[in-house]
Amino acid sequence: MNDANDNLADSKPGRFVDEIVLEDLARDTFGRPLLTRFPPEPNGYLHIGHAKSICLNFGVAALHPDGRCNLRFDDTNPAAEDEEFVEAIQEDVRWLGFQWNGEVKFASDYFEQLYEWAEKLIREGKAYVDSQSLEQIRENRGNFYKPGIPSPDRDRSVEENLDLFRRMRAGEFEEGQYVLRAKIDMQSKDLKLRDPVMYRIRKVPHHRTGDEWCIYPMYDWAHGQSDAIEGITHSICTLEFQNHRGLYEWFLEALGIEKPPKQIEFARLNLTYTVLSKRKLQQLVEGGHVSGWDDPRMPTLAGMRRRGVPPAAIRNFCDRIGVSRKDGVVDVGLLEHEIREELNRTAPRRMAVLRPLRVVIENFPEGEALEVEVQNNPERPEEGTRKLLFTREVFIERDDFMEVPMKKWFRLSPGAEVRLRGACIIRCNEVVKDASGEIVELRCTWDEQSKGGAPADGRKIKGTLHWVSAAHAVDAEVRLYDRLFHSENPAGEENFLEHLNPESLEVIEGAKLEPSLGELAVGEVVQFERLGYFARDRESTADGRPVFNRTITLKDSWAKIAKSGA
RNA sequence: UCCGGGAUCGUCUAAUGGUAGGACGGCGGACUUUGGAUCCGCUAAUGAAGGUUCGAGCCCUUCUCCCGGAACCA
Repeated sequence: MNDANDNLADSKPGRFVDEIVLEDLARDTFGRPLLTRFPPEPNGYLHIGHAKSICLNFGVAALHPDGRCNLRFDDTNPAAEDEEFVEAIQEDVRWLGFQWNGEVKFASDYFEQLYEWAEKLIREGKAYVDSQSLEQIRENRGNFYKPGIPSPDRDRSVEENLDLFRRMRAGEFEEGQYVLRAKIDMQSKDLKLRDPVMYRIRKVPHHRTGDEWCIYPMYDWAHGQSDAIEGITHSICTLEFQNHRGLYEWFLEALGIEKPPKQIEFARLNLTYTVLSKRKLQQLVEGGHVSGWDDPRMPTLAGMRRRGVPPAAIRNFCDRIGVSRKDGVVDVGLLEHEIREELNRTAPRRMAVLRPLRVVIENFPEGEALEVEVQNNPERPEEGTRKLLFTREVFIERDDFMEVPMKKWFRLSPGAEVRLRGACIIRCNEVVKDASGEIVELRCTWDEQSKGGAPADGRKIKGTLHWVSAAHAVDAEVRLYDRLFHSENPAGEENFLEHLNPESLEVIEGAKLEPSLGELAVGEVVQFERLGYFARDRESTADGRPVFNRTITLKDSWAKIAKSGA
């Protein structure tokens, strides 16, 4: 290090948005405090892609003392939206660790103001009621290479427009009969400026305004104006809205809004082995490919929460990937890394055997128990220790025994010695099989001088296994989750559903847990030593067994050795 | 053929005219009562061609490739 700044500039990726904000604040572009907003449409559950936007919007605001971020529901399409999502979204934002400015906002709160502004534009000759059909409007809009053709209604009088628009609101017309359009420029190279639709008639009750309205504003008409009403300074959205910026600015200008909000676009998140489009996620749910929006395999915040992913891991991930205008695909391994990193710091260690193999310690007295003390988290000694009972019969992982060991195999095999974590050293003397040749039990002896796991003579014991006392074990169901897709880019496949990973869920019925896990609270995450991180699920099986979801495995360097050796 | 964006290690991202750096991954090693963690090392990039400059990833020109745009969705 030849420069202390090297450490400061360090590893945190930049956010170009921060620089824009800094500049605007320096020259007081807006004459009001920094205000961003997170504007979900309440028509689905939030996912990891939304988390990027949330972290950005709230994060930018948090960088400045007067900075705030609103939560505003963009609820302008009653046909798609539902109260169910309004609740869920708020819960997800809070869970992620953010607090919005004041009350929750709704675009529907501004319907009246929007309506008045629309009349104002009509009076100024900047909007008109069009009676063309949807098809005609589309046809007359032209295309990338062909200019549009003005609607026959384009020069309707202000009086007639006002009358028609008021009657639209009053419900005198059928859906599709009329729309209100902004009168801009049918020749514009920016197709969004070819007289965009502002209002359509929809005789559908709205989740908040009920039957009060039968005309609803389009996104472009509602969004920028909602920003203006709230005093938003920086309206941060994803790249696909770049094409809307001209229109966003046109409306604000036409209304004479002073110091209008500034729209800034960034690249939305894409993740390998993951789909993030609302429609595809919905297909997964409705097609029964997952158990619901909060299935632990879903990239939804609800799913990740249930899986055991800590919110801090998601926040750190969002910091890590940075924010730019370049669309790319983030390796899901980076998310997994952040999850492991966070959980390694915070998750208490426990022992659990997924696929039990009975081990009988022949020289250990029947009916007796040896009390051993193990650390709750070697990473954080301050979290103390707990007591475990070691007995004559214990379970170890079937995967930890190999009758004919491979090279570099440090675990148990006939004649070999291993340590049972925190307890003692055992040697395998005999393999007991059933009639079909399957191994049913191991007969072992223990080294009485190795209580706690340390050999009295200091000999090296390379393998350490986790174990559970057979007499004290709690039975559990454990759900092992893996990536939902085996295609790196499922969204890019002809039919993404054909690329579902058939092994994304494996249910283990007969897992054996150390006793303390029987009482773990729902949602708590622990490390099953040597296996991975597991969260207690809200579902329990009929017989009252606890259910655990695997959040993520530990890194498994043995898997690599075994693979290369094979 | 139009308009708007974007191109830096395999991936994400810094460097804002002055030594192309970090993270993830991969590879190798040390250590280890989790084959975990930790630590160390290595690997690997400026889309192309010209130009300006003492000096270009950065500025200019041309080209190439990628993404978005022709909803009464957001």
